[in-house]
Amino acid sequence: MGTAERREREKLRRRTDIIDSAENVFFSKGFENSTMDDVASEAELSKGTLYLYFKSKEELYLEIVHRATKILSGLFLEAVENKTTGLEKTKAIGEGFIKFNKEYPNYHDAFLYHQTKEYDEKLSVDLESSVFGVKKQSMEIFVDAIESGIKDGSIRENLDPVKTAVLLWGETTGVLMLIKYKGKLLKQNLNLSEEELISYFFEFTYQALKAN
Amino acid sequence: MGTAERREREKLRRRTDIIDSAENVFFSKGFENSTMDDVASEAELSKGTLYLYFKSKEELYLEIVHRATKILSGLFLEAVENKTTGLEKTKAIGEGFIKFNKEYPNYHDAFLYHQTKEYDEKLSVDLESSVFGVKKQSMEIFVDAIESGIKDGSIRENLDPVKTAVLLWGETTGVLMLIKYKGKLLKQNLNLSEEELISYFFEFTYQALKAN
DNA sequence: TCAAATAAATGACCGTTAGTCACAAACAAG
DNA sequence: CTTGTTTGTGACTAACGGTCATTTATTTGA
Repeated sequence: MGTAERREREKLRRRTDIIDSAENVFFSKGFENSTMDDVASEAELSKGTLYLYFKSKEELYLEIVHRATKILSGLFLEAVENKTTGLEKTKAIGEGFIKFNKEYPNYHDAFLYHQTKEYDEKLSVDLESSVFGVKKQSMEIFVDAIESGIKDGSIRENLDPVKTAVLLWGETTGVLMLIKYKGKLLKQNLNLSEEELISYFFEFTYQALKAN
Repeated sequence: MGTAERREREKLRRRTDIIDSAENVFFSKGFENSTMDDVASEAELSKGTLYLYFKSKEELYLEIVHRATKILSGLFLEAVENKTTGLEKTKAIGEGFIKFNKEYPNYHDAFLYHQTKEYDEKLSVDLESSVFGVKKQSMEIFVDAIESGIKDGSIRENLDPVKTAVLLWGETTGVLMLIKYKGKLLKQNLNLSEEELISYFFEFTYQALKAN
């Protein structure tokens, strides 16, 4: 009798449906401007039901961050494929970041948002650590790329792979945040476009990484 | 008859008092966890009065961001004093950022918070542009330092002063945010301390800037 | 087939809080 | 002292995240 299994599947399906609905609502109105009633009506459920599946609005958002993080991790994996030198891999990871920004702007926003959140013990520990796990995976891809670059001589040998990966992670996030939140001001006041700044960032960092 | 002038002074004084009270409350409980009633009671005024002086809670916070930005700008000015080469000036500005973080952590938090906010047309245009003006000043100090470094030969000549300043601004903010929000995780999982990452950042950037 | 048991869903309700507004107090001017 | 103006008040409103007693749907087993 597969009743229990079917119910389990349906429960999971409903969970996914709710996350999908939340995504639609949050992405179109923004997290702060969205209400749980909005999400409920999008999901064609009552508000109370949402709380049967998720602890809070924050946690629902964290599910979206989870998806975002998985996408980014996938882009990293894809990026390092078929690259020969470690330096090229590292650069490709940076480009993966940019691709994430361009092709999944909403997920990227969610990702940036989460980047500016302290660990919240009120949220599901499972979910938080799952998100963290995916991030760690991405970081490992990054570290491996740098490590291989040092070994194959394409990256300066006096760099520390872990520190460098963390540093580039922080720098990249910072630059993308600057563009997201202050991009208009940069354009208006300094006549500096997103693309210019990004390519300048790449060039600058490339020079700092490469051997010789 | 100096009545009008006196009233003007008193009004300004009250404004300042309210910002001071808001600062105390926000810094001790955090912006999100503070209520306007908290601020009112700290200022020994009714809530309604707060709204005579400020449009919203956000705007009150922006006043604190304004203070923060002025402090940072002052630190930048102080930093470049008595430095000979442009490269040294640039490094000193970076150290000014760190000093800001260490000696004015609350203001630094306010500053970072504002960094992740889009321009909000609901807030006072005057205040927003005033904050922006101070930021622009800081940026100019930064640009000047790099420019002078290129001229005196301490910084690579093929760098663009404006782009470099913007880039370093974004990178530094990103790294400091990473430390603020994910510092514990870095320590726990990678055994990487704040200080290590910061000094690594400095070294990495120094190498990327310096001539030769 | 049906009644009891269990699970899922509901929406009225609660507490909190940013922001408002009709009224009151304080003060200045004539 | 009266009138007009500025400043201050706090009860009130609207909005929203979250809860819970109750209802509805589904499963079970006799």
